[in-house]
Formats: sequence, C-alpha cells, structure tokens
Amino acid sequence: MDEIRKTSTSSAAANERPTLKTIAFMTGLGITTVSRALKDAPDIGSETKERVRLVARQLGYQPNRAGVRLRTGKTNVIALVLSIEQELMGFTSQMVQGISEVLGGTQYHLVVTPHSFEKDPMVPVRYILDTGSADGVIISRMEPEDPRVHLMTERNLPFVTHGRTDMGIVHPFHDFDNEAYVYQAVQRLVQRGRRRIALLAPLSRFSYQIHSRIGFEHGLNDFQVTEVSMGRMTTETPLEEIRAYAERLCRLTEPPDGIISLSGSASIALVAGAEAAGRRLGKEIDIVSKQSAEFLNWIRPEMLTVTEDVRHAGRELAKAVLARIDGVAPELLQSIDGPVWSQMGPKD
Amino acid sequence: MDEIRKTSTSSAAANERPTLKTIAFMTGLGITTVSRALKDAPDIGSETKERVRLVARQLGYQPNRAGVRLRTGKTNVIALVLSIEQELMGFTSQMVQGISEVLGGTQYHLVVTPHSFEKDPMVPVRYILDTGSADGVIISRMEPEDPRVHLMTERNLPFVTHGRTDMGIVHPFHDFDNEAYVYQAVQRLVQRGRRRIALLAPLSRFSYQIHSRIGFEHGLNDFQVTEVSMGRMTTETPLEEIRAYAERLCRLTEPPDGIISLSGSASIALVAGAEAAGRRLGKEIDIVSKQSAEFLNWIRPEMLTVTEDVRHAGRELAKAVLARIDGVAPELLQSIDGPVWSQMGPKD
DNA sequence: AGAAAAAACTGAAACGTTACAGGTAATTTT
DNA sequence: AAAATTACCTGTAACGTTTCAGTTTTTTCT
Repeated sequence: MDEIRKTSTSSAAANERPTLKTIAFMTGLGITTVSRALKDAPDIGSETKERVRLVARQLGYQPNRAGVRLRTGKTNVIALVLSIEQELMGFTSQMVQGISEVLGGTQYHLVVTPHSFEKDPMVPVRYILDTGSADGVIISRMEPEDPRVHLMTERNLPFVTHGRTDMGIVHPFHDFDNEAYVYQAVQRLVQRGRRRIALLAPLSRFSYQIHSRIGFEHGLNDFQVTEVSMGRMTTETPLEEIRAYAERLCRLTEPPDGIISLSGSASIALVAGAEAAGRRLGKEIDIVSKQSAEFLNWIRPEMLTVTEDVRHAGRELAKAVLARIDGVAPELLQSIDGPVWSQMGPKD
Repeated sequence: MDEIRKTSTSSAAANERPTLKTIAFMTGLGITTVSRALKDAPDIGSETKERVRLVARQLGYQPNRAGVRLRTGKTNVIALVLSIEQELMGFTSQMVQGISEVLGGTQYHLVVTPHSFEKDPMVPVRYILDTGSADGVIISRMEPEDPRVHLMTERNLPFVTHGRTDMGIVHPFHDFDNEAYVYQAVQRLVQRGRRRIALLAPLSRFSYQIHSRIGFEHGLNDFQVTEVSMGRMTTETPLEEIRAYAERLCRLTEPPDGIISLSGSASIALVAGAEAAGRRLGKEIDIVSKQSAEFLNWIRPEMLTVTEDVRHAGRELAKAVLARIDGVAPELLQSIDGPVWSQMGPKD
C-alpha cells in the first residue's frame, strides 16, 4: 500500500497534519500572525484571534513539538529518573500514574529513565543536562549531600526530589514523614505493651534513613523502651537474609517484641522469620510496616501498617516541577506527607 | 547567576553544546560532509571520516533530537501505553525496566502514556498517530478483536502487543502462555488429589481470558474433574468482593478444593476468604496463582505459583518494536513464554 | 491639516539536521 | 590529448516554529 493523494509542496493539504502554514493559508493571514494569535499576543486583533482559534480547533491543530523544541529549546518533557534498585511492590507504577495524572492536562510528556543507582547516580542527570532532553526532572532516593542536586541547581535545570537533602540548597521536594512514622510506630508498639523494639531501616546513605533513625531514637527515649539491633540488615538486604536474621533474633533469650520496617517487601521476610521462630503476630510480637500498596493487611491482618500514598506523591512532584519551570520559588514547592495508619485488625 | 562567556553567533563555542557546525568548523569541512561522515556514507574519504569521528567523540557530540525529528520525522521515541487499571504488584515497574534495558543501548527514549482503558483505549493510540509522537508503540491488555491493532496496522505505525489477538492480522507480539499455565495448574491440583476446581479468570473481553478458559476446559476434560463456578468474579473485581465470595464458596456443602488464579493480588483475597472459612492451604484446599513478582510464596509457602517474567517480557517487546521499525517482518517477531513453576513449599 | 501614536499585521532569519543537486580535481579510458 | 569516469566534497533548501524588525493602516493629538 503506498500513499494516495500526495499533495503538492504548497499548503492546503488534504490528509497531512496541519501546521501554522495550513491555518495561515485558510485564514489568509501570515504565519507569524497565526502563531501570535494562538499565543494570545496583545498585538493581534481580537476578531482575528477568534477566527484563527476557530480554524485551528476545526483542523485539530497541534503544534509540532520538534519545531517548537528546535526554535525555543523547550522540550515539553519531564524526565523521571528511577533507580532500578527501587522497591518493586507498586512503587513505580503508582508514581508514574500520579505524575501522569498531572501531566495529562498539559503539553508535557513523561520520559522514564531507569538507571542503576549503585553504579553512578549522576549518569542520567548528566545526560539530560548535556543533551537538554527535558525541561524538568524528578529524582528520588535522596542523600543528605546529593551531588545531583548540586549539579542541577548549578546548571539551572528545574527539578524536584522525592525526599529531602541537607546541604544548604533550597529546592523543591515532596517527602513522606518517615521520622513521624517511626516515632508513632514506637508509640503504638508501646501502647501494645512492647518494650524491646528493632528497626529495619534503609541504607544509611539515604536521607530517610536518618529521618527514621531520629524518629526511632526520640521514640525510644520518650517512651523508655530498648532497641534491639538489626545488625547489618537494611531494607535492601536480600529477603532471604532478612528472614534468616529475623528468625535468629526471635530465638534469642531476649528477643524483640516489636519490629518497625520501612519497606513492605522486607516486612514479608520479617514476618516469615518471626513465624519460623514460633512467634505469632499480635501475640508474642508486633510488626509495624510502611508499604506503598495495601497488601500487608490482607496477608496478616494483625500487622500495623502505614500506606505511603505514592500516587499522591507523584502528583505533588509533577505539580512542583511544573511550577518550578514556571519560575515559582523553590521554597514554595516543598511538602511533606504525614503517616496515615490503616484500619486495624482484630485488636481494635 | 547569569550566563558567563556568551559566545558570538558564529561557531567555535566554548560552553555550548556542539553541533555539526562546530565539528565542521573545527575540521574545516562542510556541514554536509560532517553529517555524511558520521553516517558512514560511501562518498566520504575514509581518512576524513576518521578525522570527523575523532573530533565528534572528542567534543561529545550528540545529534540534536529536535533537528533530526523536524527534518526526518524520526522521533526516536517508543511509547508505552499503560492501562491505569493494570495490576499493581510490580507489573509496570518490571515492564519499564525490561524495556529500558533494551532501549538503553540505543538512541530511543521511552515515553510512558498511562490511560484509562475503560474509558476509551483508542485515545492514546490516536494521539500518537495524529501527532506522530513515537516511532513505535507497545500496548497491552489485548482483546481478540482489537481496534488499536486495526488502526495502527492500517496507518503503518510499528507496534508490538503484550498479548495476542485473533483477528487475522499478523503482528508482533509477546505473550505469556496462559493456556498452558491453567492446564498445568489443573494437572498439579489433580496430582494433589483435588477434584473440584474454580478458576478466577480475567474479564472476558481480554484475549487471555479465552486462553485461560481453554486451558481450563482441556484440564477439566483430560483429568476428569469438575468446575466450581466463580460467578461474576474476575481478576479485576475489588479484593473485598473476591474475599467475600471465596469465603461463601468455601462454606458450601460442596466447596472447591482447588482454585486457580490469574492475578497475584486477587489471590491474596482468595486466600483470605478461604482461610476465613476455616480452610487451610495445602490441607483442605490448594490455591494456584500467577504473579508478576515473587511474593505469594513468602506469605503462604503452601501456595503453588508461577511467576510471569514481566521484565523479560519488556525486553522482548522492546526488541520486537525496534526490529519492526527496522522493517523486520511481523511474523518473525512473535514469542510466547511458557509457565515456570516456583520451588514448592513443605510438600515437596 | 499635519504629525504622532497606536493597532494590526508580516517577511526574513534562525534553531540543527538531512536530501538533493551539484562542483572540482584526480584518475582512467579511448 | 581529449573525454569520460571516479572520488570527494559542498551549498541550498526544507522541516515548523518563534523572534525581530519592520510596514501599513487607522486613530488620536495638537
């Protein structure tokens, strides 16, 4: 099948995608006028604007992205930089949905750039900077001193972070309040009579490890309970190792009676370990977990959970980058979500 | 902070991004020559090519995407069209990772376009077609008669589907063998002595509902066991309804002793329902499930599972669109993954 | 009435790339 | 030695857009 009606070089195409030229031809105006009319520029007559808009809508005109990008440098792209090490249980999916909900009403497209954080987190950021391939960037897995934030700030590339930094640079972010989460987790465990609590925290390089530690220590202090060490375990340790460690821990003479986890999937391993050691949730031990999708309560209703609304985070992040691109001051684009505890199981 | 060294209009910029013009200036060649040299065109001297390549590498030259796209129409973009109704447990994340692994070695970017399948599945496809915003498309949630496939085929837009159709159009696809999965599931249940089996299938509009039904009926027939109806339940029914239904089912005088599920998250609800009715997995009942991330065995080791390798699917899909874009015949770009059963729990 | 100002519109140039239709010099053929 | 061929290279135009520097027409001011 080859093309049918191939139109001549001049305007007024039958089948082709309409351009400014098409509209100019149909209205009898100049291309410049059409361009300015669609932008609602002040030096175009209002009747003309109306006419142009009408024809444009009629034709289903959509500005050619390549043309705009070439001329103005504006890509109309938001880049989402994802770490391939990121939690799997629904996180990415929700984040993408949330971002898209916001971008859906705009000209922006979402380009997803997964990358190994372990190898070199700077690679995707540098690429975007070198090629000018996005107007704004969303990054996560923040560190207190984050070189990506340095670079993008220095090079004036709008961005938001999912998570906070601590480096004296004011930048847009959205974060979950892990400090409050862990503090409240301790509180709830104490309310249930727990006295020996362990914390399964993220890798220490990440900002939210520090936040969760702070919340934990305040909790230990305020409620006068003891910590049981999780050793070298983090939320990123392979599940089987976590399970084995949890089992060992629960077999000690002085086992923990409460565990707080920062990761939904890691919690599955904790539960498996604790139960392998004969502990029952809600009886000898309570496990508290953050999750990015409601599933833990389905499998163990006794578990205490907070569901981080990642979709909402995606929306906030998207709104923030867009606002930043529009020149809104970074200090106005910072938000933190507090923990929301799920309905409880049998106990309540 | 404003810009420093702003270079004049002519070439030889200090800080700016290099273009063909920059290379042309530095080598003393014409822009055309440089362009052709980088494309390894036959009418350029080999020594010249070497020289151009050297300088280009030196400068870190990367072709301007907008320039290429404007001139040639090539976007270097692959669009992933996702349904927001899609399973949450890791599916999207894995799919994106898989695709990116393949695109990582190319000039292609991945644009993600979530959309409500329920509302109108054609919208994103039409948008891509109307705006020419991608060179290739990946879609999922296939139906036997899929209008998206019709449209893209007719308009000659390269695409792959995750799942098969049945409409006499030969097109690239990658699929999981749901028929074999369900058949083998029946077989395994029978091996465990189960005789009354229920199937929790997808919505009937989807191709894989049909495949799973076929596998199921063959199984029922070959192994001489009876079906217990799941009523109006599908994998997309809200979890709480599924749970309630499963519980009711298990309280009947003739309850099922085996359930086969096509969705990991729905299986959680099935387990909850069965257990609420006092049935124990591996004892009075066996539940078999497909999942897109290894998590069911962690929470109920007695469950029989198959993990669909969505990441691998992403890789296959990406390779297929790229090949299709390069003109490879569609019939050569079709693949089906067989079910791989996980290690069993205590029983084995 | 003439000058000045305002309103409405427009052509040319440029962003970076590639296709096309050449050009020039060296080499081969006759 | 002239003609033809080959090997290499290049300028121009075009893709669709916006910015700049106008131009023309109408209105307002003096």
